[in-house]
Amino acid sequence: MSERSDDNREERPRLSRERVLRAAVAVADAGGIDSLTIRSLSQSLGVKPMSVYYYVASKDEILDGIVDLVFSEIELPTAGGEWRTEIRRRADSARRVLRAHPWAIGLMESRTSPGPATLRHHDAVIATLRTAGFSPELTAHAYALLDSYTYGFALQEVGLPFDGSDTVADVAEPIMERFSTGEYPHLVEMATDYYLQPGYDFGDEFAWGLNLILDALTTPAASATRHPSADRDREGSARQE
Amino acid sequence: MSERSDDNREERPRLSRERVLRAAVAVADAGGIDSLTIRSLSQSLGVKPMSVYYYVASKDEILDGIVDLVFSEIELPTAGGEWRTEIRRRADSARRVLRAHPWAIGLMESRTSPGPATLRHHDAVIATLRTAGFSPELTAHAYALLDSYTYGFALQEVGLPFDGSDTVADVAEPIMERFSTGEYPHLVEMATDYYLQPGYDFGDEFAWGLNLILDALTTPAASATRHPSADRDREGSARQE
DNA sequence: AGTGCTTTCGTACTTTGTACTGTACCGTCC
DNA sequence: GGACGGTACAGTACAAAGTACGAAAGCACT
Repeated sequence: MSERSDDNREERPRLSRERVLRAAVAVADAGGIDSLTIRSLSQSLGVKPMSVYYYVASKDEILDGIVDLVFSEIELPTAGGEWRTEIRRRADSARRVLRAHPWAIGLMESRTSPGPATLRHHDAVIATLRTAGFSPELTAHAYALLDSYTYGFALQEVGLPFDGSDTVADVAEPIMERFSTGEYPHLVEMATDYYLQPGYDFGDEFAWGLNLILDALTTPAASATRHPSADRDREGSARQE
Repeated sequence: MSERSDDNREERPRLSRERVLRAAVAVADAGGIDSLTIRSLSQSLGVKPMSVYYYVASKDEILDGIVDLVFSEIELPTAGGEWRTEIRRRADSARRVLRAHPWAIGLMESRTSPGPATLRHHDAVIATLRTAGFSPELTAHAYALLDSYTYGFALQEVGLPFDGSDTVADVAEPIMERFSTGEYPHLVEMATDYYLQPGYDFGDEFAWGLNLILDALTTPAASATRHPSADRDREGSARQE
């Protein structure tokens, strides 16, 4: 896009809303969401601060925009495919994406107006479940459950002090030492006996829980519009695998 | 500089770290986390801005502190009781607390150093599960699952545009109209046929999903250290029982 | 009275978001 | 062809934010 036409002077638009938002994501990825200021953003774009305001109305709009941009990175499930596979694929993708952009989760809380990618995403998941034969009611239940789990897991993951480079041990060890076995005995026991064992990866828990949820959703008890109140332990009937 | 001040000024400590943090929670509850500034906080305490810095080192420390304060509001499960009841109680409590302090979820992402209340909380939950006979492995699985679900649900709940005062319909209706049935057919269908029906309360989904998880955890398949059936599996994971 | 500790306040510096204004270039219409 | 408006940036400026620095005011000892 260099030798377009015209003369020596180049006045092609350097910016665009798209480019502004992508740059904002890059800045946030690199230095955290706090490092994303209008000035740092504009500098990464090679323009002066106020120039970005030609493409976005406010910083809040940038924040809304990058949340939606992150959502657009999540793989959509394909309606019609084997629903467990599709749902698992999108859940895995969501987790991966949210790990790549940890700041996005914190933003989700404050941004209440969903963007187009977010809506498209919801639509695709609903379509997958409905096409697989879920009733509207069960779809609502399942969607709330799956999304809660996925986002919640991501939330916990980014809340962990380490960032994937090392195992839990490297960071947890010094913390654990401080209250050796006095104050939080069970926590310390679990940590030393399990979390801090070599090879443990918290991320692996994701698949375990997701499988449990998917299996439970295929159970007759789930389809049978369970009621939250009265059923405690009348179970054992719910197995088929 | 100025001549003098009041003579009968009593100089007993008006503040304390505790009071500062509680006031910070109150300010955040009232006007959102953005409204919590050193100046607004100090004003609500009746002192000048810099005075609060005698009790906290920085605003970040305040944020860490109020997150832990919120955690301390969550009911602890009692180890030894019927574990489903205890876990349900603490999950319900967590959801209630996080709804009362919606800003806390957004903070959890950025605050990586857990406070004493947070640790005590973890300890109590682990104790409950272990006492109920869960193996360390299953405890880890179950805890990750339950926490992910609980926080994730809360995250979704506070992300909703309405704040509990009204039904979903009031806020979703105008949004839905904009793309009547064109772009997001399944989403619109679900919304009109289900979410927007009178009497629907998203919060009710919480109990449904929680029951499904609790039931699934009592299933033999869960206890039997399930493996991601059709997934890439890690080698060397501890297996016992 | 002097010394030191605790608690609060005043001042000032820096970084932030952004309102207002300016400017260079383009195309369009009379 | 000249006035006009639109486009895409830049410059200046200000208010609000966090907070470093240190003074001041009271108390508790000597």
